[in-house]
Amino acid sequence: MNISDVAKRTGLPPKTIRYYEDIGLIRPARDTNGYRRFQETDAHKLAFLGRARALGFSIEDCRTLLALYEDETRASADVKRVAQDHLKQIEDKLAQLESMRDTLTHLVHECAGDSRPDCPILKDLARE
Amino acid sequence: MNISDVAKRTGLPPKTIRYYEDIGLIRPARDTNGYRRFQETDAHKLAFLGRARALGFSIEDCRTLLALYEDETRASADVKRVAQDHLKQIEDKLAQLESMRDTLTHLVHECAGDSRPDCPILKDLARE
DNA sequence: CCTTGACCTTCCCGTGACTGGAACCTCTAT
DNA sequence: ATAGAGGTTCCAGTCACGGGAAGGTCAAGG
Repeated sequence: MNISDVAKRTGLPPKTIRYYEDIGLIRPARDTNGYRRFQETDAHKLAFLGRARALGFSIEDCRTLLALYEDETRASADVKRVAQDHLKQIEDKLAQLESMRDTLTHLVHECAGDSRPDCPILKDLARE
Repeated sequence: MNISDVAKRTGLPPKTIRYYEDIGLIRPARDTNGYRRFQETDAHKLAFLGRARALGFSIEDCRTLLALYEDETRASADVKRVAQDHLKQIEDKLAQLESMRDTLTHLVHECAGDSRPDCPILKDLARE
């Protein structure tokens, strides 16, 4: 498979796939013409990475998860810890965004949104 | 006021304040020795920026909001539009993070987290 | 007067995870 | 022979700063 084939199969852009090789997440073989030649295992790894990224794991987490995946002697506790730490980060981020959303929803609701200059949003930001 | 004074008052790091000058959000005066000399209006603008950033507005949004704040002839509708667009972005991001959280919560719950290699988290990522 | 230490300045590099674009090579079909 | 679709590498830019180097300035103490 060439890069565009595996890109279609995994949903990852070719640029991203090249980047993942650059940082050592995958090591596709090369044809004599220099083209990357992807095996099934490469496609599988890329799909794995795509799903891990879709769950918001960082590249470094992905590297760890991939290594654990390939390690038959792993402890599931190690996987769980990575996932739990990441979940914690997401929950923190959620709390922060919810707080922003609540404040903004309130402010937007207060603002007339007409042609007059008087605006509670700006008043709040300026703490007038 | 020197930069560290206004940093204390606004809660923004000196680095951030210099950066805001760099990109033209503020224009503090200079003393003969080259030090920035902050007026009340500068401190006020920086506090405004700090609060807008805390609500998650991008720097470009902050630039727009600051310009609207200083424009006595603004229409509150223009402010409201910026805030509503931003609110929409936050709500989209929240939905995305909530989806990640739900999936991760489920997976973490399924995983024994012991010394055995069997792991539903990896199974899910690999779509085995 | 000299030194010390805190403060200030500019400048450059690094962050995360790519994306866009340039310049160039290779394959396939006409 | 050529056109077009693919592939390659490399460089720069994104966003909003933060770290750190190299050097100038200021106030206090000896």
